[in-house]
Amino acid sequence: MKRDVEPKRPERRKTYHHGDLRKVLLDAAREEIAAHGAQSLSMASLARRAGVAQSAPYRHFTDREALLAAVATDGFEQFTEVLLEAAASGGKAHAMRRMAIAYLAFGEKNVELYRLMFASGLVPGAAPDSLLARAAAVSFQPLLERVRASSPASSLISAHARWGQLHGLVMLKADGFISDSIETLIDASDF
Amino acid sequence: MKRDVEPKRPERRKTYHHGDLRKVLLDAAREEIAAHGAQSLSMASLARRAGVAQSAPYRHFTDREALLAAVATDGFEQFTEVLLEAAASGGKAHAMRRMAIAYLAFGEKNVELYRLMFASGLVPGAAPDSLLARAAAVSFQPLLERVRASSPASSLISAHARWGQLHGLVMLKADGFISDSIETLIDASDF
DNA sequence: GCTTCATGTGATGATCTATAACATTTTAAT
DNA sequence: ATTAAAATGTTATAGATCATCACATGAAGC
Repeated sequence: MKRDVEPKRPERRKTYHHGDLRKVLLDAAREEIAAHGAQSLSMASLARRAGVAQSAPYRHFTDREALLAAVATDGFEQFTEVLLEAAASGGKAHAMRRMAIAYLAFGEKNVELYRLMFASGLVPGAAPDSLLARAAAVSFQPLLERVRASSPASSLISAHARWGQLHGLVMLKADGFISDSIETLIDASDF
Repeated sequence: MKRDVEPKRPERRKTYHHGDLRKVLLDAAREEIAAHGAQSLSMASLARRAGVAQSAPYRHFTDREALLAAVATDGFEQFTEVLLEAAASGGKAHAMRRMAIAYLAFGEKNVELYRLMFASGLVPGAAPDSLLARAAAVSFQPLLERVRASSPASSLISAHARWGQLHGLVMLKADGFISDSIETLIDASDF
């Protein structure tokens, strides 16, 4: 509800067509989300920020939700990479711990993006074969692999439990309920 | 964004004053939130539903946010009760497990309310001595007590870790990422 | 070149939040 | 009781938002 200063509309374009509006919109959206959360993102302000008419963004995203989905999808891809890299960056013995740390770190660095990805209802509402749904599903694989490696029995449910731990810690921190450091939390959570 | 059928405005009041608008609004809000989530709640529709002018609710809640805070506060109170009762309803040996089950069950039964309480940013944004902030803080006590009873050392951080586990599971279920039963999850999470 | 498709523009309608000025009760003080 | 003040509702209104239409312009392909 707080209306921050709106950056002056960039000087009038010379060309009628913008050139790369879609990308510009996505970038602006990512910034705005990181800064103030997805809730405060409006199509109108994005349009102003890009210096186009309010209706222009709808040429690239059918919906406000579609735009958010695009950002979230991208987020899941980044997230997957981070997890994979953490798992691969050392001996197998501590792979899980490294992944856990990477998970929490990602959450901490990208609070609002993470919230959009996991707590906005976007994924459950998306079509099962949408880019978003797939990217989200893929994100879960690294964790599942790790759990499988150490306890093949009931690995799925164990992975869910692990996931729950990490997710809960990220969200509690994100929402200001706890403020312990990542290391502390990981140690107390027995990873 | 889907506009459900709006219930016909109740027949015109005989009295100028409504009688108990505040309570009616809160009840309607609770219903609407349970059914469609806090995001879709509008002051305007609440007013229509209660058969009063759009501006009337603002006599009882300064803000949309204030109304949500009231609902959330109430939620925390219910939640505290549920946890306390679970802890007290049997031997100390399994108190934690019972509490964990009660926690997840509450989350499952009150998905949207829980989301409002914990993942709406309401609490971290609230004044530290507000009703909401206090109710939220109190909610955490039962869990902390239990953890203290079993491991006095670093009990706070352990409690946070426990809390994270439960919170994560509730949210992952709420957001459709996992669908395991409560019992299964509890077992896999070693409570 | 000319046609067609993609992408921007302006205008518009339906909602919402929130506030202001005014109306009607209720309450509390004398 | 009388009356002034406090509560609580109403109407009207100012901004904003989302989303859609019809129309304009530019780019790409034939």
